[in-house]
Amino acid sequence: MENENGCPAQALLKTLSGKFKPEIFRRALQGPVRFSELLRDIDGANKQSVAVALKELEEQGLLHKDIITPKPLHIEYTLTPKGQSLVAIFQQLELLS
Amino acid sequence: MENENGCPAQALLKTLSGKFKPEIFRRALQGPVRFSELLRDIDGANKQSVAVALKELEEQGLLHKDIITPKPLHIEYTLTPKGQSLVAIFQQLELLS
DNA sequence: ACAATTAGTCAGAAAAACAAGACTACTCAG
DNA sequence: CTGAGTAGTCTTGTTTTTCTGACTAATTGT
Repeated sequence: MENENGCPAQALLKTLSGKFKPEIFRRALQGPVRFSELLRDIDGANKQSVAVALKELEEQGLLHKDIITPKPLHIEYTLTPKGQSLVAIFQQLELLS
Repeated sequence: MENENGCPAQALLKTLSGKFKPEIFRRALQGPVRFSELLRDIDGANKQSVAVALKELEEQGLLHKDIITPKPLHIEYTLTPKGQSLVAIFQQLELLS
């Protein structure tokens, strides 16, 4: 349970590890994402995994949870500044692959 | 078993997923790495995982396996050009974390 | 010749990640 | 007040990943 590894990138890599986090992150680039929408739109997604992925992305400071009060009350997850700073790096990764 | 997801970075993310690949990759930046050395030096490492990680990094074209013949015959894994092209990206990741 | 080192493979067990379905709780439209 | 939608949690089971220990096989040191 101790996490003492000397690789700083590993933490970041870990934040986007897992089956759905990269996909959720990518969708968040294009605007706020919502739980039920992700569940419907991502092929093979299930409640548990999406819920955990969202919670972790939030804990890692990449997404921010907004409770939208007016009209039809719902919850939106939007990219934080930290999340946005990752975008440029991912664009480079995409060029490389 | 079909892999048809619209996230190009996900493939790269996957190549460095797993418990030891990022750490092995990072060590390879500083010079050739060897199986038994990784096993000794990486905390918590086990034969199987290190062997699989090396094999996959090699298959993905990030590391190259060299059989060093003279003196004490052994095997070295060195970064390929493709592997080196990832370095710049990782340096940015490290700044971010 | 014998033991150690290097570089693995293989089978099985243990741990972690993922998935399915039932259930909760609140809101909103009719 | 009823039904549908959103946003989950909880429990259980399956699948994937990781770990352990035994084994192989070639080379090198004494």
